[in-house]
Amino acid sequence: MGRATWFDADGTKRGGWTDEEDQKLVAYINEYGIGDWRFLPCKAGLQRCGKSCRLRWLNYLRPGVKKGKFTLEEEEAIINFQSILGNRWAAIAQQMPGRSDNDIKNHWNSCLKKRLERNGIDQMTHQPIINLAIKTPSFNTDCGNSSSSTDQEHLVGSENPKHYWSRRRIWRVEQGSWEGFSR
DNA sequence: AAGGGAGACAACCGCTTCATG
DNA sequence: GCATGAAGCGGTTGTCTCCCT
Repeated sequence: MGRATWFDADGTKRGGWTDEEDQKLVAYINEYGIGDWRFLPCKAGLQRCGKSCRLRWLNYLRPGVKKGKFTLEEEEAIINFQSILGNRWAAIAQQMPGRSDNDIKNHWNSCLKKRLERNGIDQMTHQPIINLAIKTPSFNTDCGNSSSSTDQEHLVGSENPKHYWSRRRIWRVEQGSWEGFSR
């Protein structure tokens, strides 16, 4: 699995990691700690960029990272947290020790999202999918008020990047972090 | 047995946040 | 208060494996 290996113009190695590279990274971090990701690759004897090392460590090599299939309980937890937190995978990962945000995000995008859709559940709202055609004035006006204009505005607003960022700030406040507002 | 689709996983890209000068 | 660069994060893509036809 993973990607083919290649080199950037500046000699930085890209693509899949080898066992040897993994061992170098783990050995270095075990001895010196993480410190500055910029200089870590050079000090550890790796031809990688710091960003790549960080990703590899957090998602794969970090102690306690659980690999393998998600249990039913974990899948239910992901769906549950996603309905509350949205696509804030890092926040969801904090609630699920042992799973990386990348792992959770991958599982959601490749499996859970499609499963919800197959079951007729909207993956954004986690509500049964309502045929948007019923919103047209000429069709079935007595089908309840669950698709009111207010709901529509909310949905559109949720997809608006500006609203999304404000939701992120709200989440930080919920986490007890006020830094985002003090600047 | 071959091939195509779906699932799973690893990693990159680009944007935002945050710390620092 | 502003500029800059590193870190963090989410979206997306690439590749492999498995399973079904």
